[in-house]
Amino acid sequence: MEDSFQETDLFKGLSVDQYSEIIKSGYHQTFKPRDILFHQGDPAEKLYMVNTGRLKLTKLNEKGKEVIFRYISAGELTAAISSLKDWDYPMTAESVEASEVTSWDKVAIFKMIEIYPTIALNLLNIVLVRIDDVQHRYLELCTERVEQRIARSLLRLMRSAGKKTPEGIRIDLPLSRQNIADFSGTTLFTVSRTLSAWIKKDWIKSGREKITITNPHSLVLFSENG
Amino acid sequence: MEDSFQETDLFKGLSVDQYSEIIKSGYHQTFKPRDILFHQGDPAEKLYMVNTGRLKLTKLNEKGKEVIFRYISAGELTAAISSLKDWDYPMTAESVEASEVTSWDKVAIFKMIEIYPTIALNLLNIVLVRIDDVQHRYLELCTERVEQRIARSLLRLMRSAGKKTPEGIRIDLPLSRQNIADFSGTTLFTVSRTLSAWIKKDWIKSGREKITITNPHSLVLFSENG
DNA sequence: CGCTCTATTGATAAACCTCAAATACAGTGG
DNA sequence: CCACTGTATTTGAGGTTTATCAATAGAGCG
Repeated sequence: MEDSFQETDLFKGLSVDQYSEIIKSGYHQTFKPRDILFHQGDPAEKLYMVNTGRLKLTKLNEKGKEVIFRYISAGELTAAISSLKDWDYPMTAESVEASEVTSWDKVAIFKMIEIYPTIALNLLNIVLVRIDDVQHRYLELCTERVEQRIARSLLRLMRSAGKKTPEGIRIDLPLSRQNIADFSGTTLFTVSRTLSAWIKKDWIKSGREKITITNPHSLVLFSENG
Repeated sequence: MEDSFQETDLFKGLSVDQYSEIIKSGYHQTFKPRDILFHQGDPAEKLYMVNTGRLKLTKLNEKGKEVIFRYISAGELTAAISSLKDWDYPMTAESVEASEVTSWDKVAIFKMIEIYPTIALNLLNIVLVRIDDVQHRYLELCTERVEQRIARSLLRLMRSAGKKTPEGIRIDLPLSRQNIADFSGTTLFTVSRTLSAWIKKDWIKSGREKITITNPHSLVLFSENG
């Protein structure tokens, strides 16, 4: 489990021993693809950290339309916000592949912070980075056209879940056209058309729920200039 | 200055004396309408709190299109994020009316927190509420049509800057069609057309840069159901 | 092989933006 | 008080973008 240590921000500044101790104190669970960790609207109980695998964080509007906020992987947190404040979960967290997760309840977190105050600062940092990210996305959604946003989405996913392959960088999670649409604020039809065009241009390759970016450079250029 | 005490979250839990002490230790400035407190991209130096007046917080994209994130008024903070982290300001803050502002630099804030640790928690709370707000807005932008978003914008502004008048609730800041557009993710023309329709329906009244909501109930219904 | 879920593609329509032109308004200085 | 100037606003026409709907094809699984 120590191999995810480097990727973890929450416990930055702690020794490996202290880290192991904390991890051991958490509650461990495994999830299969499509398992739900928690539902938007449920009373928040715990803060989760991903050890292996990936989670999809989504929000539904009143009419049931889904928006994907983030995909998170090893070392990343979710429900940090709500678990500390006794709020309801503002989102749904769903496992998209076999995942191992460690969680702590509010009491445990406050105890941790008391012993290692640096954790509170790390937590603040994490939240600050996240707010900056959402604000960026909000700006993009306001000012950019669909195709540009799709490009940005693919690049974002590439950075957070990209695996090098001989053909290019593969996005290493099951990703349907619908998922990309929900992540970009558009429809699956528009995504399908757009990706078809990019396949013709040899920017990407794609099979069912799989995307490989074969020409990241072109995609970056396009994402920045339309 | 004590009259803004009730509205302030950052210093919640402190006595009036402690609060006065802290306010006194800050750096005080006044701004005229259209004055810029700080620019997006400048290195962040201070955390600002509004005493009187209002600020407009905006972000520009690369092509110069402006998006308004929030209008803030007495007791509210800005640059909390960046000032603590030595980041650049991620937004521009502009005074929209005569405003009095208190600010503290990073050193002062950390000193404050050391003396009154509750401030750190309050700060975390403020950031958490804000992230929740941005995420809500993001969801709305993804899933709702323009007119609905305009309705939500007016209601949001009504809640944060509404003044009761015999005619209805007036939004108490200079607010052009362009401003509403930048706040709703649309264009001034669409805003103008939409407001014209609502004026005909007697939901609102409007003069140059002034809006009064005469029928909040209809507007709320519309904002929720389209 | 049949079933289910995903993806493609075309036709159509709706939503919204862009541009142009005219009008209304507030403030300023004579 | 009035004309002048610079914005803000309105409205229409026309075009672009994107969503919607329908039909078909493809992929994976038991």
